[in-house]
Formats: sequence, C-alpha cells, structure tokens
Amino acid sequence: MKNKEIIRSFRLAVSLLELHDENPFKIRTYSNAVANLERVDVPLESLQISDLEHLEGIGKSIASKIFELNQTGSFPELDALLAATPPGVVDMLRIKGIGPKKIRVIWKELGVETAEDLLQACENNQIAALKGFGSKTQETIKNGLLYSESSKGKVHYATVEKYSNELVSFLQTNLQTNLVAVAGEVRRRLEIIETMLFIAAPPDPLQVPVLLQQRPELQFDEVKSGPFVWRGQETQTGVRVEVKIVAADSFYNALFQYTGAAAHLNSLYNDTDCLLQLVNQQKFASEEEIYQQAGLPYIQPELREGRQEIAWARENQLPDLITDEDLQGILHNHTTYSDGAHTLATMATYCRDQGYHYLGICDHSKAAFYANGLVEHRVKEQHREIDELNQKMSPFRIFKGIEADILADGSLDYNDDVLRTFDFVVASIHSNLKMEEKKATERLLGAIQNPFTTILGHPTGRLLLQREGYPIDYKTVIDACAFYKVIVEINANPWRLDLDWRWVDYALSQGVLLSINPDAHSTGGYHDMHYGVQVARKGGLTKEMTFNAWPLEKVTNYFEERRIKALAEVK
DNA sequence: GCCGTTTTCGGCCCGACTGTTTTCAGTCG
Repeated sequence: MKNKEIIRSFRLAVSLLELHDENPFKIRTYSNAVANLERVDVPLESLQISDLEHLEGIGKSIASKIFELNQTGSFPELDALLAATPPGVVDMLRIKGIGPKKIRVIWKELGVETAEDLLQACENNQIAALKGFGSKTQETIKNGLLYSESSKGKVHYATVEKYSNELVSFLQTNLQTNLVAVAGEVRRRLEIIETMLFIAAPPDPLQVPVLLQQRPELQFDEVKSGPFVWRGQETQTGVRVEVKIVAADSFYNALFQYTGAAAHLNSLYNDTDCLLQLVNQQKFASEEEIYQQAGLPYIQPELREGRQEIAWARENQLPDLITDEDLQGILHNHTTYSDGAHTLATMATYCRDQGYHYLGICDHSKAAFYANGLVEHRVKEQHREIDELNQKMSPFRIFKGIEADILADGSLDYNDDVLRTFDFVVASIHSNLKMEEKKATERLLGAIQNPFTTILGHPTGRLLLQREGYPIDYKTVIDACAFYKVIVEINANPWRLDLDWRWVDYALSQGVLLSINPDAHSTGGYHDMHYGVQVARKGGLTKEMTFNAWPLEKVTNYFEERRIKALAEVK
C-alpha cells in the first residue's frame, strides 16, 4: 500500500473517531500520527512493525495498524468504525464548512443518512432549527452539497494524463496503427476533465470494443454506445470514456473536430466561414493542413477554446508558448523546516540533479502555526543553512524565500526587519477563506502594496473539485500587481492551478510577469510544474513572461533590485 | 493512543473567525 493510501485511511479514522465522539486525546494522537506519516519519505510498506514504532508519534498500536493495512488493506478498528456509520454519513464528511461534530448532530437528531436527505433537510429548514445551527450553517451545507454534486464524475487533469497516454499506446500497438489519439478536454489540457475522448481509425472497427473489453478498469455502457462509438467509464476515477471510431481518411478531420471547443470550431476564420464548415467540406491529411486551408498558422490544441486564438492567428500574433524545458528554476517550495517532507539539503540536491539552476525555499511563516511556520529565530537558522549549502553547491543557487501569510488586514505576518532578510517573498492567504469579494480583494491589495512582496501566491485559494476560491476582483488585483511590479504565481499543484489560466492573457496585457510554482512539499512535488506549464500554455504564456524561465543571473538581479527598492521605501 | 518521565501514570500544540450564542463550540489552515 502506498504511503498516501495509508495516510488516507488514518485520516478517515480520525474523522470517524470524531464523528463517534471518541476520546479527544486518542483522536489527537491519530491526527498527530497522520502529520508525522506525511513526513516519512520511505515506503511504509517496506518497514517492519519494530521500525514503524520508532517513527515519531507512532506507538505499538498504530504501528501494528499500519502493518495490517499493508497486509489486508484495512484494520479492525477502521472496519468497526465504518460498520457503525452509514455510508452516506461517511460521504458527508467531505462537505466543506461542517465537521464531524455537526454531522453527528444532524445524523443523530434528524436521522439524516444520505446526501439527498441532507439536502431535503436544508430545503425544509430542519437544519437551521437544530441547536447550535442557524440559517448560515444551513446555507453552507447546501452550497457544499451542490458543489460536491457538481464535482461528481469530474477529475483533475493530472489524474488522467498518464492513463490517457497509456490507453492510446495500448490501442496503437494492438490495432497496429498510429491513427489513435487523445482529443477533447484532455488534449486541450483543461484543468478539470469530465470525459476522456479518443479518436481511433482501426483497420476494422470491430476490433476496438474487443480490445477495450480486455481492460479490467473500463466499464462498457452498451446503451450509450454504437457501432462507431464506444462509451463507458474508467472505474477507478469514475470519469467517462469515449472512443470515436472513424475511417483512416477521416482521422484528422475527426481529431480536429473533437479537440476544439465549440466556440473555436464556430469561429470565423475569414469574414464568412467558420472552421467547422471548412472541416466538413473536405478530408485533410493533417491538422496543419486544415489551418493552412483557412489561411491561418497552426493553433496549438490547448489554445482552441474560442477566446482570442483566431484573432491572434489572423494577425500572426500567436504566442510562442512556454514549455517544460524552458523552466530554469523552481520557486516556492517547502522543507521540513515547516510542513515539507524533505530536508532543505534533499530538496536542493534533487532540484539541481533535475537540471535546474536555482531553487526558492518558501516555508510557511509564523502565523501558519498548524504548518509549523517559522518563528524569527528559525528563519535565521534556515538562512545559515542556505548560506552553507550555497557555498557547497555553487553555481547552483538557493534563494531565501518565505511564504508569508497575508493576515486579515492585508499585512504580512513579519515586520520589515525580518522581511528584509529574504531574497524574495511569496505572499499568500491561508486563513479566513470565507470572504466577500470586496474584503478578499482589499486584503490582496494590502499585500501587493507591501514593498517586500515579490510574488502573489495562489491568488484565490481554490481547491479544484473541493472548494471554490474566495471571490476576487481579478482586474483590480492584476492591475495592482502591474503597478507595484508584483509577479503573480500560477500555482502548479493540480488541485490549485491558481491563477486561473483564463486570466493569464489579461495579466500579460498589463505587463505582469507570471511564475509557475509547484508549491512542493516534497521532491516529488517539483514534477507538478508540468501541470502549471499546461495551464499556462492555455493562457498563452510565453517563455519571456515566465519569471522562472529566466536564467539565474537575471533572476538574481531582479530580486536584488526589488529588495533595494523596498529597503529605500521603508526607511 | 503516545510520550516521557518527577519512568507505568498524567498530560497532551495554536489562533482567528464564524455563527451561534449571550459566553462558546466548531471549523479551518
């Protein structure tokens, strides 16, 4: 069992223990164990019970539970807790804004055991009438339910990327043709995927369902399928799968038609004709040929959303999109100083060995107590270690950064004397996420105006498919970043991808630089940068405007100049 | 349930906010 799955099981156990009103100290122990397990960087399944017991926060009891999880996929106490809880109540734990205590009340007092009943209870005002509840809590629950309902069957792009490539290879190999490709949302690199769509031109259409039947993870939906379309579901993720079967000479027409969003296909490429009409008129031997026929340069799939790519193409102004290989360094990363899994030295070495030239360490600041945020003397300690490593690892460079919490009033949680010791500062909101647009925007503006703020971190705090970000006035925030020369982060974590790519072109139009930051909490986290690049490309981001695609020297100078300017301002 | 002893019991991480209260419990990060 992977560490992540083990941790997930214990997290569930924590919630269930809370739900069943168990001893709070026992709950705290489990919860501590989760926090400690997150920092373990060896596979837990490789450890014996005696090794497990030596881990911090893990005693005899939890050690044997971890061991049993590995053997059987569960442990008796978890099974017992699950058996004592209706599945619908377990699902309710996912709703943001209410926790186990409130769920317990709803379950016990009202006998609500499913999401449907819960929604009904909200509609009937039964929730608001409960002791300790009110109309706002009821509204929160209702919104949470509707949000999770709307998230059903949807997954993050990162969840399907590898799988969809594998399925293409599988079909190509077994159909003995190269004419199989990913289309649709996945090819356009949308951050959320509802359907994995494939186009295949097999020698014999009947081969496709036969082959797909060999895949145990795929469930066939006979009713929705036809002779030239296979529809079903990938059962691990619940995401829909669709394979369109076409003749070889229609392959590129189909690929084109099922890649672009409707708005792209319906766009006029001259004064009278749209791309869809064009592609219905004749057969093409490549997508390049289609655009050529339309008198346009080739448009990358991720841009085909029907926004302004046609206008760009018509003026020959298509951006030269950023690539994974363009990135020179990795900014905004955590270490064991705060809530990361790997030490500073490990994070630095791995970064260098991946071929990058610089690393920005941005552990949590002191207000983030829950994440072991750095109080002032630990900042100094970290800076000493960075100095030492920089000596050893030169010309590779570690920048002293911090992810400073933006407090409720828009100020940062260190004073200027501390802020001045960093090479750069990523300012992010982590607390009080429930805000009106005006308050959230003003809070961000406060941070943007701080002369020490270098980068604005995950601007909306959203967690895709889990919670919406706080609402912000994007234009005002981006305009302020332009005015105060603050770089905007594209947080590359597949759950965040925040700044949303739909605002990248506006930021660029205002001259705002963007930085693709993984927010890595382990060395593996660096690889999330790939997802950041994907959405950045959708937004039209170029190498020139990607801050961490700049070479080391240029980045060093930028930080230095900004710091000097900040020091002059606060004097 | 874990830990660290004043070493087999007793104590056990925060701070802010919200929504509900009318002094505080629940939730979040």
